[in-house]
Amino acid sequence: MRKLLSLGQSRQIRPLDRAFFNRDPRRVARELLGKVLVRKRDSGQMNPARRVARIVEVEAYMGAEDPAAHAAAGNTARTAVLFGPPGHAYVYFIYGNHYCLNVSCQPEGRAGSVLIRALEPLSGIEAMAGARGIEIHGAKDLTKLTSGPGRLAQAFGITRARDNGCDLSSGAGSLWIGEDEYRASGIRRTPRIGITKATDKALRYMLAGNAFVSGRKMVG
DNA sequence: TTATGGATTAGCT
DNA sequence: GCTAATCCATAAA
Repeated sequence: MRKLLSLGQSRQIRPLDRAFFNRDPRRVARELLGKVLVRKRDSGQMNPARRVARIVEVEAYMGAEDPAAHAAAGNTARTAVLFGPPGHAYVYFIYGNHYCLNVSCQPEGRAGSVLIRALEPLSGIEAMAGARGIEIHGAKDLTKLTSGPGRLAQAFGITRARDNGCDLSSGAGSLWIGEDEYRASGIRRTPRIGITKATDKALRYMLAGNAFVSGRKMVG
């Protein structure tokens, strides 16, 4: 049986600064692989432990020139965060059931974002399972926690009401993105998943061979 | 005011 | 592999 926690434990985590996100979404997407998403200890939860998981799959979405991007509809109440300052959470509700998490990129006034599609849990696994409403009976069940954009949002308690528009840089908020000693390798690109427009563009980025990548994986 | 469709998931065949 | 579930934001009227 292959080891699932291939990306190791996370030690000290330092927040990414706003400048990290103030770039082309394709660059931000690639560099987000291997970084970690952190949900601070939440005393309101049944299991309040801090949740940490490594980013293993993302997709880049551009501005008006990308017909698959929500930003292509223009700056509306829904998409305002995409046009705001970089490093902020764009959370949307989809298919009547699921929330998805993006990070805004580019300077204020220019749209662009990165969709977080899959994570590898590092700590707070019981809290994630509790938020998902499932039980973990073995290593094989771990992928049910954070493999897929809707699943990871639920595992981290991410909702539009709670997190849309919040700052993910600086580490000041409840939800933030940071880095530790890990350095990503084996990055692959494929077309994006689940969209009907601009399906030819290879804007999905993943860590090759990682068991937590959603949908079709790529072998290392 | 109403109609439409979607950056998904779980469960079943 | 196939499909129902489910509801918000948008656009049309």
